[in-house]
Amino acid sequence: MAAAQDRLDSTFAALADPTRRAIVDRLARGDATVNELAAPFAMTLPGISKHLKVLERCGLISRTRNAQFRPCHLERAVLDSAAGWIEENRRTWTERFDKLDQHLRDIQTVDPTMGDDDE
Amino acid sequence: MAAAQDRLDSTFAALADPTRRAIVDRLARGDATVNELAAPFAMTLPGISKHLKVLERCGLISRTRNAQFRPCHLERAVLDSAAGWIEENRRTWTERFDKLDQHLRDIQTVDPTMGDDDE
DNA sequence: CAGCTAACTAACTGTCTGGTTAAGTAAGTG
DNA sequence: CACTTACTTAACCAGACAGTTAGTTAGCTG
Repeated sequence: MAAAQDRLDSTFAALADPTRRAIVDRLARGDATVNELAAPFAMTLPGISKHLKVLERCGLISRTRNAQFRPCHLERAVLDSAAGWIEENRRTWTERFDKLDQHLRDIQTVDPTMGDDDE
Repeated sequence: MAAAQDRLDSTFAALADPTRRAIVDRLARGDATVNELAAPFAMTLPGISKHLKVLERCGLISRTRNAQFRPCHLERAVLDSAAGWIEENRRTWTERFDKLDQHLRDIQTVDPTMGDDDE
């Protein structure tokens, strides 16, 4: 449980940086080396290296070794789990709306302690 | 362009915190006041208030005023845009696989500058 | 071998973050 | 009116983070 939480923590945190999202975006189009990934950015290589480490730590990418190159590979599963969390949330939200919309409208102006859910 | 980027930045950053995800989760089940949201957590109220401000700044929640209560409301649209980014990425990834899988296998042992990942 | 390239680690810096306590605002209630 | 409730703002602190430069490791090449 806590592990899954941590994984989500680090995944969303990883995706919170535009440089890292761009890297993920790039890798979705195919594996790439560190230098190739660094090229589009006005940033030193160690900076990119750090970003890659962040992406690697949450499992979003994996790195193999090919001579002195370290090709980076996007791992879709972790991306899926992030999307999955949002999706699940959305499902709850939709269900709630299906079931409670009318009720909420009804009590909205009546109950001063709040609106609806107290359980 | 940059604005959309910033929005994604702050949205993913907001979702990177387990407390904030729990709050979003809770709000998916219905609006709630600050005290109600704070109840499950071993945290002082100002702490929760800060989290709510983070969620509000990226547009994930909105707050109205009902007497001295500030009911929080989840805004689905921003959540959708985060899911949308991932979804788009996934689409690229899938397309790439459809189109390039064969090709990549082909050049894999030929081009030393990149070389995919050897297996 | 020397020397180049790819990439990493180490150490440092300024900034952002998550949490706290203490004090302040706004609205309902005796 | 004073008092309580609901919540916010301010000030502060420890730790994480994005980025840098400088130096290091690993592997290819002449």
